[in-house]
Amino acid sequence: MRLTLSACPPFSLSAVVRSHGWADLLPFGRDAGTGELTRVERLASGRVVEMFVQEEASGVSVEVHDRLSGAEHEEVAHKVEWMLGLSQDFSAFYALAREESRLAYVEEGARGRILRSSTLFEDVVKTILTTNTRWTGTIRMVKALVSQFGTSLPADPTRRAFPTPDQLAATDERTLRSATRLGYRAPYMLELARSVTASTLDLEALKTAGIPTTQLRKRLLALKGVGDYAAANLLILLGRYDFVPVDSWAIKMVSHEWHSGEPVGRAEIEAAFERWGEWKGLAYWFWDWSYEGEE
DNA sequence: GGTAGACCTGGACGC
DNA sequence: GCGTCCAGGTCTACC
Repeated sequence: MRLTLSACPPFSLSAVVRSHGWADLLPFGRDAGTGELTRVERLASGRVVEMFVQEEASGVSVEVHDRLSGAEHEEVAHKVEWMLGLSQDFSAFYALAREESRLAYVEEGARGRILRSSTLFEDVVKTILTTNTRWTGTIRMVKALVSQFGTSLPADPTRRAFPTPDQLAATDERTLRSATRLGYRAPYMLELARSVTASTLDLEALKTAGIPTTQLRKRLLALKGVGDYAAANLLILLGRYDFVPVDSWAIKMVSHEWHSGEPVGRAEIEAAFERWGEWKGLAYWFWDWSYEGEE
């Protein structure tokens, strides 16, 4: 099955893939040579398929090496549209960015879209797994979760989809800790998965919730393991850019960019991007930092 | 509302 | 090979 999807211009698949590290986390994959993005996905029907996404003239093509039903076809299209943010329009952000040399490149490079997972559940799990650990630790923990609990791709059982809330909710903390080395994050994962499974939490509804960003942020902060940084990060994935995800990297960058290396706090980070208003988070995300750190 | 300490893990480092 | 230290956000208890 092959389908083509159009994107709101300007669009660049490689820009979405390079927007952050999500493409390095299973069940995403990529071909360095062709720039193709792949993903093992479990559909609502329970079938597990692999998607091959390639850039086309006005958007992307999606190929699945299976025959799909009409509903499955529609589901694949809907999920790819969400993951790549194909309908997102950044013209207002670009108009502001043209006046700032550190962001002058964003429009020409079609930057702005940030790769998302197909479900907010997966993005919340992955975001929690970025906290209080190094990136290599995040990769390891996500890999362990997928390989231990995800459903196999029939054509290649070594490859698996991201586990569903049901699949994670069915395990216990002891197993989760020993099988995935999530450490203290294990109970957070379990509580999240069990809340979704029990329908006491409708995470996916937050994708389209027409509520103010501050309320959306409160909902995210109510999740165990989601603090200020994780909530701001998730808001950006949801297309809300009113908050800056302040982590140790942001502190280091702002310190060297505007404070001569002197220690700064959350207030200084927020102040540094205050003028970008509703685009604050995106301005931070794509800021062309002159300081690259000691590494 | 602000702050200190605990939470876990893997990697770096010294011996 | 072993022990120690460190980085990385969030939570909880306490003030």
